[in-house]
Amino acid sequence: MYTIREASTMTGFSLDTLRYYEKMGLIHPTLRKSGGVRMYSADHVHHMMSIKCLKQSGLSLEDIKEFIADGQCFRNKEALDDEELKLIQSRMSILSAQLDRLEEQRQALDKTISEARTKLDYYEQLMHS
Amino acid sequence: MYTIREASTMTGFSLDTLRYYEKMGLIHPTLRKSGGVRMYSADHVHHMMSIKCLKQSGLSLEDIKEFIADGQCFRNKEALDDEELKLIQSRMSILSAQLDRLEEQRQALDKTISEARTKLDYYEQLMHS
DNA sequence: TCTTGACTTGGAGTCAGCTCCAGCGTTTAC
DNA sequence: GTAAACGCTGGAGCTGACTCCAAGTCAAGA
Repeated sequence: MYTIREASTMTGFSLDTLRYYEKMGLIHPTLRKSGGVRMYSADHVHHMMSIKCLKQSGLSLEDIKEFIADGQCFRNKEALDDEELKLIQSRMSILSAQLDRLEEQRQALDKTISEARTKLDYYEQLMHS
Repeated sequence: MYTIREASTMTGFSLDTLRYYEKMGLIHPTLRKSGGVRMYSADHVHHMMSIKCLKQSGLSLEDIKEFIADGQCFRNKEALDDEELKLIQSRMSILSAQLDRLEEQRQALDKTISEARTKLDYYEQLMHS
């Protein structure tokens, strides 16, 4: 188990940011020591790392919340009832919309990276001429 | 030549955003009609499209400003004086720092995309079982 | 027991990036 | 000649994502 400070140094998020993410519903520290002190498990830290990755790929906190909102559900089921079917369909449409946006973003990013390389090459050549 | 409204519909930026980008130093409409009305050339619109792409790849306006701050310089020069050398070196270090960040971001993005696909596949399977 | 240090909360402040608005100036159509 | 449509400016307001702060709780050490 880790304190918020340890989690902070492990993940690179500030103390305030971790508490903020909790308030926003991205992280749920289950245990509290006396005095209400938060304790995080290794799983929590792992989860934070995922959030870090999602953030770095440019998703908003709202998007991240949607993205990670399905850890538990529907495992080992034989049949699905109407409720579950609707839930899955809604999750799928959210996810595929996100996927579309991410792929567009990837195209833009690739273009930007190759442009940056071109510029750098140009300067490189200029220096050694 | 295009009015700001035409440029807006062509690029998808709002009127206010285009004016804001001008104030921030990202766009420089050279001509003004009487009454101070902005006129944009095809080149301007093209430039806006570049900005759009840079934005979509996740750069901040400040980053974009740095990224595009070299359209003109140092073409067809045989020798470079000290001033120019320093300028080029500073541009190179900015660009390569940006490139590093962009490549990190690309890795994160790839990971996120493949995770999204995995999730979608999982739901897909669930539906057809 | 008292102090020190790490943690808590709620709320205010900050910054980027817009977005909206009031009040004004042109141009165009009737 | 006047009303509608479009544009201008300066400044206020808004959202997202933090960041900072004051006042309080708790545990451990001198």
